[in-house]
Amino acid sequence: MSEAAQKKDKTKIGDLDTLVTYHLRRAQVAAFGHFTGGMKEDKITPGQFGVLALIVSNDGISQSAVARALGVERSTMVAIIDGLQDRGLVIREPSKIDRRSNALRLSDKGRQVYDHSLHLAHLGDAKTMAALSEDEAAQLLALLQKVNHGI
Amino acid sequence: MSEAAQKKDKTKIGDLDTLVTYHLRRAQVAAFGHFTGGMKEDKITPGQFGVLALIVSNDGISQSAVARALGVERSTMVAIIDGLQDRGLVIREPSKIDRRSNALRLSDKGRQVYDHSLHLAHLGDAKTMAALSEDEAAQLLALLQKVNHGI
DNA sequence: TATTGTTATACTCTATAACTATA
DNA sequence: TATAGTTATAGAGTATAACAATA
Repeated sequence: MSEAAQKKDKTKIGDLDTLVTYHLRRAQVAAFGHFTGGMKEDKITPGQFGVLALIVSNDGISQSAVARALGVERSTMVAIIDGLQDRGLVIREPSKIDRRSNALRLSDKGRQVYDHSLHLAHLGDAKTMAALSEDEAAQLLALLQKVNHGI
Repeated sequence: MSEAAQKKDKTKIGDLDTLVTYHLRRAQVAAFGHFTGGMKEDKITPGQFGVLALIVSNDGISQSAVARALGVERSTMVAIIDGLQDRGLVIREPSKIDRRSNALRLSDKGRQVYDHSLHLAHLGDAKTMAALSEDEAAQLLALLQKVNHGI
């Protein structure tokens, strides 16, 4: 999608306006744009942020568990962790209880980057919901949580 | 993402639960899954459905206008329209007012497929919002419309 | 037998750049 | 000069299939 979005077109979106799926997609693309656009020196992608957040809340988590929680294949996780490790944000330690798996944790730098990114992420959320009042923003979050907690 | 989503993990999502961006992404992936999974013989993707919907509501629209409305590059539209044309759903006619552009319209079959797909899309929406009451579903749609109308 | 991490490979979606024919 | 459609090409992001090590 990117920046080339629509301008003051007289184009009618018609039935799309009645579909939650369409609006979810639109809003999600905008939200990722705000997230990415708000990143300063650290340049964390939404996908990388998800990984960092899971490690923060589940110290020593395995790559497979992160993959399951994010709904991606564990083979896909390898390159993502590689990138975060190469940047010195994530550390792969051999698990003490299962010699097949890596115990993931954040370096001090990784923790700093995460905390900063979380702040920027909330700023991005605010941009995404700029058209909403505070109450409406809280309602939207609550409704989406309800939608997702069943998944 | 696909089907490999999370199970009854004890993994905590932590800060992610406070981010609308995360929940939008999660819900959108689920919604696309419901859309795609609900497709029977016609096998329309969410992206193709968007194109069909725009042509329905803007007869004779150009490829570039569709691309702008969906926020993709016009080079990207070529293959999408090619696919729909090869399946006999969309017709490229030379525009009568601008010899550079194609006027797009749906064949009768394209219209049938669209109408059916719209029905299936609404069923997919219902699955996505299965955890919500009717009132809540209406609220969610209204809030997302408000978010997107500013974009 | 099942799972973890890994590699090799391929597929989908999308963008950029350049071209032509128009406007 | 700018725009519409097209092509060639490349880059993300992701999946599948197979393998060795371990459970």
